[in-house]
Amino acid sequence: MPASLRIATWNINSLRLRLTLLRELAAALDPDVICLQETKVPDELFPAEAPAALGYPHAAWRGMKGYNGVAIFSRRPIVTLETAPDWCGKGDCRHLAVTLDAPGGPIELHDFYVPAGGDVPDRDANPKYGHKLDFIAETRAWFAARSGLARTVVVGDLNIAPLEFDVWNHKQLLGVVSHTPPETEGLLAWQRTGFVDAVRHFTPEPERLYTWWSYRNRDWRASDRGRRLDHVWVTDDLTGALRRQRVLKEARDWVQGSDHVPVCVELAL
DNA sequence: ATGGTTGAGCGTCAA
Repeated sequence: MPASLRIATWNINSLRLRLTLLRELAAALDPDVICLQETKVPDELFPAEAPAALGYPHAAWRGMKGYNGVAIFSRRPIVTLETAPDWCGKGDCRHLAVTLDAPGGPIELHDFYVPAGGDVPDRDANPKYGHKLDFIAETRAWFAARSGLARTVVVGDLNIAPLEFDVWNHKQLLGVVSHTPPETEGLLAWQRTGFVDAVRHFTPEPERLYTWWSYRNRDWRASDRGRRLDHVWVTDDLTGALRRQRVLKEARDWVQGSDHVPVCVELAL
């Protein structure tokens, strides 16, 4: 009798500011694991008692001052993995990997916050764009070199909407950072190192699916200029265990909410 | 052509 495991991911855009919204996330999705990005809190200021108070006694975090930062809250025991490289040698707190004590055996879980890449899609004019492309090339190569990759889950704000129906206007966004061909091709090449897009597994194109709507719109729902930047991937061996996905669109209306909404995938293990 | 908004933390920078 397989047991369910729900893994949620959310770009919280400041953990300290939106700590109370995690209660709403937990109530809405009842996840076993919550992976966060853009926590924007240095480790020494992390509210260490918060995960357990929410019902997640096992937690890990990697943060810095002002920007970036990732964290994992879990109901099940986790062990932080230190085997991954410091991507692009920047030490910028964009990745946290753990071994998760899951039904049927451990799962390797990776929480990523891929660089946003700035505004100009040209690596010479804009080093942030080059950093983004280099980052996903490194992650791709690292996973490609892992022989026997299995029971592994990659989640996070990957800051790329890879498919035509992951954006509100494909043609218009081909020149906009997050949907340019070098980014989408790079992300899909990373995915092809052994992963299935667990969300599109249930909701294939041409259905449109977004997880982020800019703050810079008067009415995000009316204009609906969204992009699918947040992802859950599982290795091929877990495809048969996939049960459902949820994109918690209502979270975009939470009081003082993030510009990203949580995404959750349920597995039967 | 550019604006529009938000967060960290106090300058603007990053998104």
